[in-house]
Amino acid sequence: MKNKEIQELRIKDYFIQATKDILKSEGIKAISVRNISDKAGYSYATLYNYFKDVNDLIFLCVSDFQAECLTFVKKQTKGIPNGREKIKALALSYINYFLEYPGIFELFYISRVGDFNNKQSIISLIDKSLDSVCESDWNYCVSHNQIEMENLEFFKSQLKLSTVGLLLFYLNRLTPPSYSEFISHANKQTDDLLGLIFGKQGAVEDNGSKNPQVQNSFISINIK
Amino acid sequence: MKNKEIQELRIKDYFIQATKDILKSEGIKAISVRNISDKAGYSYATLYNYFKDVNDLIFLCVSDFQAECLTFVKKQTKGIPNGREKIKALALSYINYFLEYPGIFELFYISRVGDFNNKQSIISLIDKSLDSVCESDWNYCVSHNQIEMENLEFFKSQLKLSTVGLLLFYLNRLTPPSYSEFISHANKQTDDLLGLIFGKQGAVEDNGSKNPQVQNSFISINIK
DNA sequence: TAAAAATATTAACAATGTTAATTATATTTG
DNA sequence: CAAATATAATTAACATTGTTAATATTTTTA
Repeated sequence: MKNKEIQELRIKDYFIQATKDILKSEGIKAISVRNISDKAGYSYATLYNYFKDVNDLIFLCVSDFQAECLTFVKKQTKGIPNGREKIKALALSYINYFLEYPGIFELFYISRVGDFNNKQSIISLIDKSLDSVCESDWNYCVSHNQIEMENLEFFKSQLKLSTVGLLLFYLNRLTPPSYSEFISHANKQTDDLLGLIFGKQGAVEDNGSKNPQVQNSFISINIK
Repeated sequence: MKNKEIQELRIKDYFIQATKDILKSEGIKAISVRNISDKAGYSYATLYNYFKDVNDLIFLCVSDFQAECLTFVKKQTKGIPNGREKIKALALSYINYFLEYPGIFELFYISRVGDFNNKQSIISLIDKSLDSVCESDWNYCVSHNQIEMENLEFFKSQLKLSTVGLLLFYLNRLTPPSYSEFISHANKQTDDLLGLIFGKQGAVEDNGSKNPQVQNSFISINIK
């Protein structure tokens, strides 16, 4: 009975891959049972032999995307020294990831996908998404006495709300109305927040070229 | 030709009222052309004689709700002295409004409703929604030298991102997973943020009863 | 190879937004 | 007031959606 399981997992994966492809390229609006099944090479009803419904399937993509996001961000911020600058770079790079794949932002934060009854682990993954990206650097800052341990949870939460909020307003409401305005706003907002958090100690001047790597990374990405 | 216009406006309003009713009671998921038209007392196709499409109609509700929200918040925070405490109360009451009407939060911040081509004024209204609620108190704080003018835009933006972010995670992802946890988190997060913004000057102790009016207002509202 | 089990597909349903064709109503004109 | 016209409202129809039930096909087992 081992072959059965392997084959079943393989077929499930065809559907998952198809779903991921559509989410990354066209977003949730393009997701449909027939569309997914077409790409997977099966008839539409076959999907129901492997998944409870389409929401089930969609949620299975989250952990893959989170892993991909982590890789993306680590690569883009490689070489930046630990601490405040690194955290800023990580947050901005995190934003970059979702600018490149707005459909994944929808999946993580926007889409109301069925009921969340037995999806608690996925919900939790999403909630900790940015934290897990920044974790080691927050710890670095605490152990180097740059921030106080007792404030850590508040700081993490605030950075999360700010980062996701920025994306929400831009991707969902086109505020600010242009890409360049958004980039500049996200930069300033994140920098100012970290300035507040780190109490100006170790602050860098606001001359717009303080973080060339991340600045560049922003420029190198174009969204439609 | 004046009667024509009056009558047309009246009928349009039947549809708008029906749409508002559904949004407030059942949320966007319950919105449909046939549902709206039923409630308005017309056949489904009649809607298209008065509105380009259903998105057009939905967007027309935004300004009404914003006005209602403002009234709600002002009433709930009446008597709280100007300044930091008032701003906290306003933000928490703003949260209260959307806890009571999750469908309106969806409309304001979540729903991707058609293209935003000629909807710029509504987008802008949404963007300034919380600012307009807090405007006079921010000004009060600046004129009383509690915060610096040059930081004002950053502070406003941060409070907006934090407040909307809190609602997004709770209403959309059930994080934190219970109402009471959310209330306590929203309270602490908002208070801590304002602590950071106001640089601890005029801070109140974190004993959980510092703001009885707003605390009460939270308790008095129950969401399903 | 034939019967049984597992898997995949087509047919069908109800609900959706939207348009075209048709009917009912109101308004203008003789 | 009656006939012609313009306006408004409704029904019919279509394409698309998620999902289930009824079939058809393939694979496994005896």
